[in-house]
Amino acid sequence: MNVIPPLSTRDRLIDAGLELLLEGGTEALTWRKTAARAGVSHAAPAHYFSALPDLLTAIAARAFDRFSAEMILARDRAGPNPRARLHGICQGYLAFAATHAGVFHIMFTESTVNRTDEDFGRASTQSYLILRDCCAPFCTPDDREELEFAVWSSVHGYAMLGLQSPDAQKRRAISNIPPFATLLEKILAGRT
Amino acid sequence: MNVIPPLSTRDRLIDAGLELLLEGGTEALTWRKTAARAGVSHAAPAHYFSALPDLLTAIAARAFDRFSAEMILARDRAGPNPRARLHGICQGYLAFAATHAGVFHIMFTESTVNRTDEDFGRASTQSYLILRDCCAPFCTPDDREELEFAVWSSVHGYAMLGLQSPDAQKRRAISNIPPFATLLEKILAGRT
DNA sequence: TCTTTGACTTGACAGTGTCAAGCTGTCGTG
DNA sequence: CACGACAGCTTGACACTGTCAAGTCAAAGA
Repeated sequence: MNVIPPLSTRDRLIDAGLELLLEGGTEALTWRKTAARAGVSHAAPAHYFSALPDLLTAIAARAFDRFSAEMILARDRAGPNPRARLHGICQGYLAFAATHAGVFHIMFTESTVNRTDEDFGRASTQSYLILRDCCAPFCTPDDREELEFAVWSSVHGYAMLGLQSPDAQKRRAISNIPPFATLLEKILAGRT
Repeated sequence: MNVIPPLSTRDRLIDAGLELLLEGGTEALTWRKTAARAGVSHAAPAHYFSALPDLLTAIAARAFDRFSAEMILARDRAGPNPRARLHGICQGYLAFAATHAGVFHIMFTESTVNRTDEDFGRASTQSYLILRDCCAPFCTPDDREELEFAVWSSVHGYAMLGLQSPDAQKRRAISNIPPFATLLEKILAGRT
């Protein structure tokens, strides 16, 4: 019989933090609330994380795992055509940014997150590799990095500008994708 | 004889906040420290700003003014050639992001900033117009928005990825610009 | 002269991250 | 079995944060 091992306190803390972030955005995520949600005292997290940046880093790493999963889902839904798959990845990227703004913020722009952390690096690299795989059909070894970075910069900038846009209309529009799709086609121009 | 009018307390508060941001990044900027730096009591700012987001918004607006000034400087240094001027603008953009990460963060990604504020809108639109002017020589009325958004997204995404990059090497590299320049040329491909 | 008003201070409050000390059950060793 | 070590967690305190209520005080208006 398969028994689900009970989650460690550390895991529960990370999950609790991610939940708070999903529910109430950046402001809802605090050291003490995370502890309370995980059912431990306000100082318990200190046993697993040296300080707040450490906790944030672990949460961001777990968020990248979910991010990867959502991009893969969007890619696979797009079918077998390489162009459609790349568009799908980007759509997944933009949809995630639009839906989970607080999480996206922690992942990419929160300055206290330690981006040299091993787990964080593994998780974020994993996300990058998903993008890379979808760019591969359009690259030669020579211009691989260039295309990857062009796509990555564009979709990321697009998501950011969408998030900071004052009118919600525009914000919703970024997950409708048509305008970004034309930008992507520009980058892919001349490639098969 | 020209007398410089004494700065109002409100102006001193905004300047103080911007200074704190420039010196110590996002974490150094607090309501109370801003008040102290401006030489008033910790509750004085409440007379001019309803709450912290209000103050942050005003600081972000002033930051956009400086941002515009730096882009104009970079543009004018680039000489009269339209292509060189667009490259110059982008270089100014990336240099500002790399040098003043904390300020850049408040301007673009701090979620509590009120982006519907009138002053903020005026200041950020002004920055956008500088970019637009430099894109104009490469546009027809039909594809104006498309090119502007392509350039804007790319340079912004590029700056963001540079800021979040783990190794400082790469971070410095974003103001050296060669790799972004090739991306820009990709976007401009076929335009004169 | 009295009142009002704007600019600011003082003092308090709950909530924050962090640190120090103490408690408790488990485990390895004598 | 007894004892010490120790991980895991709690309690309590600290300085600091943003915010609010009340008070001070000088200038302006009636």
